[in-house]
Amino acid sequence: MSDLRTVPTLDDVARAAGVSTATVSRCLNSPERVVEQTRKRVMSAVEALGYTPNFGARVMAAKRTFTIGAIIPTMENAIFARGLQAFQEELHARGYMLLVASSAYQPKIEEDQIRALVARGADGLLLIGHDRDPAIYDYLRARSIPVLSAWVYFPDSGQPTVGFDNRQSMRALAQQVIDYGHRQIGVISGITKGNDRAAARLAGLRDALVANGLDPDAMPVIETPYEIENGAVALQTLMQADTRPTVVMCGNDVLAVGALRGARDLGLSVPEDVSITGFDDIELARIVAPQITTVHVPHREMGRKAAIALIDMVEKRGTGDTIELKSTVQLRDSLRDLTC
Amino acid sequence: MSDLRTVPTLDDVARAAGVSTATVSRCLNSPERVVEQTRKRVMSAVEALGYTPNFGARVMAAKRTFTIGAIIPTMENAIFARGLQAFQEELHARGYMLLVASSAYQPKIEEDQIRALVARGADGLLLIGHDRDPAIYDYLRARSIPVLSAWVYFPDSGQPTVGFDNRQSMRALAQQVIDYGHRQIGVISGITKGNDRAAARLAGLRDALVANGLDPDAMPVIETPYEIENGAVALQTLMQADTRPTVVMCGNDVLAVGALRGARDLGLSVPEDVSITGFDDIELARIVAPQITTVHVPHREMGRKAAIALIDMVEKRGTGDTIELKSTVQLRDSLRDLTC
DNA sequence: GATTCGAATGTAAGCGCTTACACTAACCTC
DNA sequence: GAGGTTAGTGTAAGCGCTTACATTCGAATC
Repeated sequence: MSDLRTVPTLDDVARAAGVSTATVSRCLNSPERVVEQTRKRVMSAVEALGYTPNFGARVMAAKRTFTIGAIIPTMENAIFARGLQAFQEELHARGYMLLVASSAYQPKIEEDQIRALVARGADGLLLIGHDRDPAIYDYLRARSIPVLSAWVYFPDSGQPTVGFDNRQSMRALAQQVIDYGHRQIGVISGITKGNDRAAARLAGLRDALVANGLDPDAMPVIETPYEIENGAVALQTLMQADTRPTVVMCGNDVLAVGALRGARDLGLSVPEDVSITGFDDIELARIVAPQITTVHVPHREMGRKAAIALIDMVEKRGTGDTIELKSTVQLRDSLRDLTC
Repeated sequence: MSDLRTVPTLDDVARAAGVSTATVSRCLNSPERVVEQTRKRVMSAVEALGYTPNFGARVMAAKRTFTIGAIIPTMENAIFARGLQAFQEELHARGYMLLVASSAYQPKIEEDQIRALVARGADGLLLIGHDRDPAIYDYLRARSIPVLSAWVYFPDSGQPTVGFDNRQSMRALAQQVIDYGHRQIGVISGITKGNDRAAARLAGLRDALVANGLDPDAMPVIETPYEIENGAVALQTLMQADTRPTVVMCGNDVLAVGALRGARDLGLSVPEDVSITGFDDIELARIVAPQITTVHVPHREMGRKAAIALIDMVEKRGTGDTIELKSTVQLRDSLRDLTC
């Protein structure tokens, strides 16, 4: 067992079972087309030799791999973890395998990863967000690789998306904040360049201000990568301004948790001295004290639906419709109601 | 650009450039063997046609993919995130690509993933932990796929490992706990079946008790999957016993954070009413209040060294030595010194 | 100027698999 | 029982690439 010198091929199995390679292939891929007796013989040869199909060859000949690729911006924090896990579970249940790569929020790397995944035979791709170089969409179309953009809802994009409306969601949260009497709003946003979700959230925030007769240009905004530490630093910067914000709204929960720590380091208490809000409702938001007011996103549902939709596209059952999921404002202790 | 009907092949490029396929192939793989003038001609044909090599074919013919596969038990929490990120960064810097799959802590799924990754042409594999069916190691050996086991240090295993000694590390932490005067120790462990790290940590805990003349069998142990919620539930169970533990030691930080919340829900304050310890020192451990006493693990260093070692193995430079990293006890507020 | 040599390129044989098509029996149908 | 089906299997043509080996040709050598 432990000194196999060489890997068995279809040919070896065929020879061992006394049939043609075609029959072996059929046994593996469409067993119902082979009579039971033959199949048994073949299968025991497969077993005996410890045969496993060579994937490269298979891909080349059949052009199907039952592999789905996903490229997420980061693995470092949990933003995508839950959704991706659900995505993977659903894929697994349907006989597909998931391959993940991460792009570190860099479009160039993402492109590399897309090509790499396609080259490795991915039948379909899950990408996060929607904005990217049109050339990459052409590339995928030329190869008939279905792509689904998740974490965004963007019905008119021409690309299927599954997710929620980042802009509306943030607007709703901001409306709540304003209804609570906050007028001095500070913002810690993710980097908006090359990140349509971050940009949409920021835009939603501005929408809310405008709708309430506030001046969006007067609002201090710090853009910084999604890392806890950055949130802490940014909060301290915001609190050093002449007119201190009464609330700091963050582009996601990671930044919000950082902001919370930043406040604590400054000796400020939340929400008494300053309120903080997040976005995503990842586990972190409920672990810290005070728990963070945020926008709840149905991560698992999104992952599951993405898997179903993408497989439909791959198997040519679906045309790749856009699916909208509903997010909800999740009120918790980190946001103070100033009207009380 | 957007209506390419078909994907260009090597042949197309060769025809366009007026050279043979061999020359095109050489341009791509060992440019120094082609004279400059020809190379330029070929390259502009490549550019013009938007050619990208077909991976399946390449794998089949060359048997090299510059792809490394990694299988981690879970993506849901951050235990492996940081290390994996560093692993990926190092791979990327050296021209390799990372493909990740997750096994949900199930050996059967892990085996599937291993086969899938190998089939997809992975040049090498990073696995977490060391214990698994010997047949799978045979399978990999037969295909000459180097494997590196990470997150463990296990010099006599015959397999290269890069990581730290889970048993010793936990023993050191437990020693500290005992030195602080704790005698009633409750334990929330990960599931030890099929998880050598969890088992080793628990064993290390027992070692410390024995070394200090305490009875390890008297120690209440709850095994539960690594999820925050489970930590909370387990803590409540432990605190309902007749003799309440003065400290609850957890198999990792995720459980510890859960335990912390469980304590809070019970109206207990940490560390006054009960101390809590974790393991791994993920970001979470410093975010919660009180911050958690834990075992610090050099995640990024581990990821980076794993990448270097694995590439060495793939490129036949290294024999796959075992690399030990040092963990350190990280004292924080969640552990109370009873001797003061 | 004939010979040698080596660098640049071409030729063609696989790599391991799938599948269209061809073939062979066995079984119906009238 | 001739002709027509049909189910089961075999034959062989690729899939797109790499690379050992063959060929060519200009420069160097004597």
